[in-house]
Amino acid sequence: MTESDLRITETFSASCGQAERPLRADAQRNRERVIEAARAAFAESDSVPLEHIAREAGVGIGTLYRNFPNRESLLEAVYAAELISVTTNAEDLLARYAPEQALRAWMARYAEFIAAKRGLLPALKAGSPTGRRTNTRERIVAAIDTIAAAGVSSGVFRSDVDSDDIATLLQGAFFSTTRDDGPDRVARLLDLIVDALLTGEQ
Amino acid sequence: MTESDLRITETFSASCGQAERPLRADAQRNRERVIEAARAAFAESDSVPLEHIAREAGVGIGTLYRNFPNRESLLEAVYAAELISVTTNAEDLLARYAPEQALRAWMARYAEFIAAKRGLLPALKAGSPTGRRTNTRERIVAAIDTIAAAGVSSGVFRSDVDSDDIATLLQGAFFSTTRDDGPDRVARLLDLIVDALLTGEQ
DNA sequence: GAGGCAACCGGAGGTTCCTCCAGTGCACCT
DNA sequence: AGGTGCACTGGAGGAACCTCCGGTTGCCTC
Repeated sequence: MTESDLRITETFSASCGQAERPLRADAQRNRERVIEAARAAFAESDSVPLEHIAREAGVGIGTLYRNFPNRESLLEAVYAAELISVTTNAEDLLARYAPEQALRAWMARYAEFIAAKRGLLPALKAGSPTGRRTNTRERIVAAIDTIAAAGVSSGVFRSDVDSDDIATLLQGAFFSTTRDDGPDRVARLLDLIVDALLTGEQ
Repeated sequence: MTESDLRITETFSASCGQAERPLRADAQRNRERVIEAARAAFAESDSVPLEHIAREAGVGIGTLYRNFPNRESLLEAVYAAELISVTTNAEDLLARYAPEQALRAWMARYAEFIAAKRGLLPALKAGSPTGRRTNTRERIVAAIDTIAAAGVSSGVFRSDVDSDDIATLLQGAFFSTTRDDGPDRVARLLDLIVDALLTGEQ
């Protein structure tokens, strides 16, 4: 997790923006420095002053804020690679499990990730404006949608539920839960959400 | 809503704390001034600087913070009366409706209130330390529990769901929803939550 | 009343956030 | 190579948060 992660990030943000002109060389360099400094700093605590990160990166605070308009978008950039890997394994799970179990597994994995990185939560909220398009929200909804669709066509999931609503409910469960709430608490909430989707037939 | 509301607040916070010694006369006066100034200020916007409220109340910022350790607890104090009335009508609803409909109605009412006062949300989070015990959280859980219990014994609700979890899921739905998300969005989420509680039988 | 002791007051000051804009230097053209 | 425009820089500074503690004052006792 250093070289390769950055490359993934690069590729991704390059591939999804709509022809955004590339950053100037120095700007790109600064941006990466900030991300790297942030990665190191966030490893200690999620609440490091942004000024500290800027200083550590050898960059003015203004530069940091131009690249990452708020703390969340910086966090999102730092964990982009992990976020992508979490949101990408929906097909894998579907290949191995039945839809219901796949959804549970996916949610559990996501929950585990969020539990470790609670600071990311606000960035994943619907409609939160992040810096350069890293539309994590959309990817999450897409992942859920993949699994949900499979469940619908196999008859275990209701067909009248929007994946976006599931994502929202899911994140809500994280939001209204504290670090010291214990994973079993979250697990119960996730189970409730899945229960809401089941048709009851079969 | 002025005189009588305040009296309710008073009575309540006096009746639920465990023999907390009464405030000194001047302190009590200051506390009320702050609440009154806050009520006026919050009517304009939820994000008024607390310093402004303190000044308006003719009180030092230190005094404000001693009484209300954070913005949320001040908000909670200001809306205590409304909060109580929302959390109190569970029995009324049960008297008029079947448990399922009562729960839906209760949730809808609560949602409506929260929609108007989104700033209150953090104060209602489980385990958020408020100033002088105004245990709104517990009251909400109790209200849900009342309705849920009725539903369980009439067989429409599952018996293996904790009311506290329902409350958490409910607030999560508010948390991960934005002001401009439209009430239908929230309504769908609430329906999902209720769906999760139904036994499916009859 | 007077005296004493908490309880309570207030605001100065340290932190962090975030904006704004005069200046700098990269990239592109001739 | 030299010139020009504009993308990008950086930090000063205003706003808000919250803490901390020397000073004040209500309340109880004698």
